[in-house]
Amino acid sequence: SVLVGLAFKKMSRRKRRNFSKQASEILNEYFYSHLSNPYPSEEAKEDLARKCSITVSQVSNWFGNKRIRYKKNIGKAQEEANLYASKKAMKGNE
Amino acid sequence: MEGVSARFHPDKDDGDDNGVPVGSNPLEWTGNVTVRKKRKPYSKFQTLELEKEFLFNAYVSKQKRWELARNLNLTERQVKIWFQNRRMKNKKNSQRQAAQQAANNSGSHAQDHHHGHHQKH
DNA sequence: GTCATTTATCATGC
DNA sequence: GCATGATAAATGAC
Repeated sequence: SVLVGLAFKKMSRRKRRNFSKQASEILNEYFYSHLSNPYPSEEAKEDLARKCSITVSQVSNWFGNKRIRYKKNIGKAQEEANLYASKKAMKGNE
Repeated sequence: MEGVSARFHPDKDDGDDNGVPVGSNPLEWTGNVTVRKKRKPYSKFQTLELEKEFLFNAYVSKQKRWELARNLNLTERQVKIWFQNRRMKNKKNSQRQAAQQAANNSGSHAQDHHHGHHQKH
């Protein structure tokens, strides 16, 4: 019944700012600790977004880019990143 | 030829579980390449004509779809998908605006930003 | 139909 | 000069 988004269209300027260092850290930790299934649920996305101070869309973008770019590198420095986060991912064990 | 069948479901295993018990598959999600057409950006003309039609109505009829496809050298499938993606884009933009306005109202307010971006067609 | 996603391309940061 | 975030085509699930 009501329409709103239909009178503007001049916003397409694609500006981009890098995420904070710790935000990338949080995202990478989640990614590598869920390497077997790096598909966070909507709830998990909201949680990550909150912790990283970004939007859920940005979280989705990050995981989308991360997945495709990880695939293209299997067998590279990615293994090293794997080790790095695998340890940190270890929940309070031992 | 898009009849190539393939499927994948990222398994909605949410929460925080991930142990993936028993001899699970390491990187199962990496191996699932559906043969798809290479993404090809549309020309300025094609995009403009599509957007023009989108202003009239976000949903295009079969007839219109056929006409657009013919005039723009696109398949009906491409036209259909273009409108779908465009609706999603519109929705996303609407949500973004709402979110920003909400942030301005209940947020710490003050200061109005000037974008001052001039545009020339 | 919507909608998460894959993939390539784009625009920017540094 | 690539790394990185956002967007544009294209697919598939539902």
